[in-house]
Amino acid sequence: MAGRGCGKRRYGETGFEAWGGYMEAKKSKLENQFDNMPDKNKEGIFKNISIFVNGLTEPPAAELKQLMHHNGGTYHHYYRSRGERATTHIIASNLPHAKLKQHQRKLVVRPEWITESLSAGRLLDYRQYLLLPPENPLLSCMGSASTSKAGGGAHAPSEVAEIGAGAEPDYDDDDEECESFPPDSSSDDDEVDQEGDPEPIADNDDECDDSAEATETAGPSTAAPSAASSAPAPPTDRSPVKRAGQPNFLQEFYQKSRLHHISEMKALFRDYVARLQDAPDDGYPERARLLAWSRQRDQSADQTSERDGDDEEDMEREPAGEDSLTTGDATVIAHVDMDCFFVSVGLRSRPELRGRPVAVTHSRGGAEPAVRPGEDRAAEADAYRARRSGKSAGEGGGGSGAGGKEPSWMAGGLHGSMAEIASCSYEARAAGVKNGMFMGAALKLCPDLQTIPYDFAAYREVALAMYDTVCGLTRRVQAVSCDELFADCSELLRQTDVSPLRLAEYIRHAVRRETGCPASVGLGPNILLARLATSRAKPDGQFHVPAGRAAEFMLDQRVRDLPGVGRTTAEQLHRLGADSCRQLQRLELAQLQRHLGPRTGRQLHEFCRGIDTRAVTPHAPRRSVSAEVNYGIRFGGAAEMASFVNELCAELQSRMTAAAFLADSVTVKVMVRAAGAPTETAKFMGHGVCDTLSRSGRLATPTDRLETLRREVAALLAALHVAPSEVRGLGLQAGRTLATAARGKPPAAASVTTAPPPPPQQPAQTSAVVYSAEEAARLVGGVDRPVERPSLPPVPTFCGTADLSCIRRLVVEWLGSGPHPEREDEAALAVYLSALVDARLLEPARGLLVLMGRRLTADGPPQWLEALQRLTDTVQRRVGVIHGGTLSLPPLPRPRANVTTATSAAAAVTAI
DNA sequence: ATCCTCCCCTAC
DNA sequence: TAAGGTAGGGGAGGAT
Ligand SMILES: Nc1ccn([C@H]2C[C@H](O)[C@@H](COP(=O)(O)OP(=O)(O)OP(=O)(O)O)O2)c(=O)n1
Ligand SMILES: [Mg+2]
Ligand SMILES: [Mg+2]
Repeated sequence: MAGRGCGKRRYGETGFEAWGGYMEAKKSKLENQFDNMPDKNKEGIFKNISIFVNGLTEPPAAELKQLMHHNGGTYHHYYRSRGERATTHIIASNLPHAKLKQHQRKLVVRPEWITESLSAGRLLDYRQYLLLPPENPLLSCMGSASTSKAGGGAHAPSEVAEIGAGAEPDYDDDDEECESFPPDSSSDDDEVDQEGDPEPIADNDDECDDSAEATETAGPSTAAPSAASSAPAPPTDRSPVKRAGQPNFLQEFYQKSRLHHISEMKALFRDYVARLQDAPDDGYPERARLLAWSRQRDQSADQTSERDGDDEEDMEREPAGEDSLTTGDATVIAHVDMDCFFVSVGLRSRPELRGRPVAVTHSRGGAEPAVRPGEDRAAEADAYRARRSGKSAGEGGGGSGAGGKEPSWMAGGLHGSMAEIASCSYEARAAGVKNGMFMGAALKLCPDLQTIPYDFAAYREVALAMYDTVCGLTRRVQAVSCDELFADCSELLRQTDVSPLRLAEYIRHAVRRETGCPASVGLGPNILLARLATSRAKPDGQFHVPAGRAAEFMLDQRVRDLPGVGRTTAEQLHRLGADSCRQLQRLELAQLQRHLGPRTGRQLHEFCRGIDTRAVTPHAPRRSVSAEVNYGIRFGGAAEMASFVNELCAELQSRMTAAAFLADSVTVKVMVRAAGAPTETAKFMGHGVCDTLSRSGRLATPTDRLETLRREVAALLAALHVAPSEVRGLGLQAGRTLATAARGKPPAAASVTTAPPPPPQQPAQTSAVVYSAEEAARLVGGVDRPVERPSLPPVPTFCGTADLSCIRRLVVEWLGSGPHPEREDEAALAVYLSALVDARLLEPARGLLVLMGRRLTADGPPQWLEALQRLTDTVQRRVGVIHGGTLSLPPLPRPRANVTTATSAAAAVTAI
């Protein structure tokens, strides 16, 4: 029952003004209020100008609206492509490429046009404020073939048929993502784990001590760019702080960036393991030690009593006593992961800190950092939260709210040091500290927290020792990170007659012996279970989940702990009522796929049952090489930015050469300060809350030539049209399309795997029926796609626009507009859908129904599902009458009564 | 159906 | 102060 859509005929072009409930209320509230308002300025400078605001702008949409109305202009909440009252200009600060294509480029203007016109007291030439270049000649000057497909593409650059402003000004969303703060603490938002009783043996013979504390600004560099044409770099360095563009910025940054180091090491160990595959046989030297050690354990066990320290702390042991049985021909995967890796390495030379809460971080304790002018931590936190909540808006049918938890690093607001903690000891974790957390937040939780500096060289040596140790037992190893790997031990166990658990203990023993650092080991019949077992094993332990116990083991796992399920996915699943795997198992495959996509849905369906068919993969060919910096980026002008990009190109090129990598595509990524975000970031020289934009182009020939890269990158960057002063991050990525070795269904392409997909427990359910409906749907679409339409009926419009992406947005917002749909809205939508059917636009109609189905949850208010059911029925009836047959749709969640079943397989087409 | 681009998410 | 990188899976939506 929102506002009556009574008398307004003002947008009468459409004939669908019945759209009265939610949308109408919005219109009248937001727009019409000004009709009766002090806008006597019918003769203001914006006379005959009407704007639509797309995305976040500065000043914000609400303010622009005021400015327009008080100066004779009109503000449209939706883009109107035609009619007497068509929108004359689109106002935007950033437009994602995907949406750009749909706009008439000549109409997209920066908000400064409005503000500066007002300042000038007259209407300035909007062409001086175009967001996009008048033409797109930039692309054609690229020496590559990129333009052909990428840029303007197949369609005329002049006027693309449609226009679609993708959004409505209210909840931002429309503009691109950002995400700004740290990726999230590693452990994430779960809670504290157990505390550690860790620290076992103390026998450590530090090899690579780290007295080195005062790491000074190392000399030249580590992987210095290959000289070549070093950019002239006109150092405009005015600012005393170091930032991008300063002489040694890039090298210094990378030298101190932990994330850079762990990424680099990951690549290093991938390569290491890959090379090992072809190395001559070394006889697995570690195996002899394993056998000797195991024998010794047997003896000492005999003397004591039990066979092995099995049930001590391990639930890994199956009560059914099939312990050693598992050795048969079963697959056993081991997952090895160092305990609080960076901390453990640091503690080797700081025994006095053992048993205390310790963190590795750049922060040196000390006084609270002074507040910098322009910095506003609270505002930045708000901007971040606003951004994030905008993203999930419209989901869940207005019902199940419950915004997710905030990342742990925000704990207690943004106070104190913004230095991140790379790793913290288990004593610190007991207080709630997590990896990735800001020091300021951590100190609030744990005032006694001790800090130690990084020692990247030592991490590398320890990691290498760990890899060597495991690879001395088997080469069937997959590198996960510098402190973590998977090893397929099936063959090893078969050949050595050692129990899985004994092997795990030995691995831990050997790693400790070689490194002085504790590792934990998880064992399972597949990668998934091995990984989950490790979290049960930590710290400093081992845990085995045999195939026979997998089902029960999974039940109480949290979905958030499944690999691939992060904060966002966990929130989506929460909305579907699944926090545990037990609950997740109750969701139907089709429902998961509807909400999360076909592949993600399928994987979750399998993972929550303990099913994982991935094989340990020692070597997979690299598909991309990239270099990016999102810290310390503050450009004084275009020249500075260009110069830095050249530097980054050289860095990228150097990495490509080192990896013998030839690229056939290049992507430029830019982080731009989000409208509304403080200019000065909470974290010193950080990127703050940003929008991220990217643009990619193809290269004519696979190459690693610096000049080619530079030219392409410069063109792509120009095409992004970012103001240099607003840029907060820059990244370059080189990509290569691998020889298509039967892609499509099986996710993996050609890579060296270790074993055939281990069929875990549970009969591998065959899923033939899943896609049938969808496939059929496409058939319908094809049948109906008559490109040749003699005299087609007018393209239906809805809410004043014919632009489908705009309409999709409106519909999504509508779904989140309240506990139940307004009848007027539903009726208007029904009219529109019917018009689509009449116009033979079945795909768009079906698309809208699918979209709605995807956003609604079964547990939400049933009214929405019922409305969707009615809309679906309406469309189906009409399709049947007019075209014959039925649209094929994925099954809806049924609130109660089961009516939808008919849609399954058979009902598909029946087309005429 | 399949490809492509531009993201989004995840993990360390 | 602070050093917020990097690679890969995958989805949405459009083009073909
Ligand atoms: N947000 C993060 C997460 C991890 N790391 C680095 C430091 C860690 O020591 C190392 C390994 O990451 P893990 O996830 O394995 O975490 P830890 O080894 O520190 O602890 P755990 O015992 O949980 O494995 O990667 C980091 O710099 N920043
Ligand atoms: Mg670890
Ligand atoms: Mg790890």
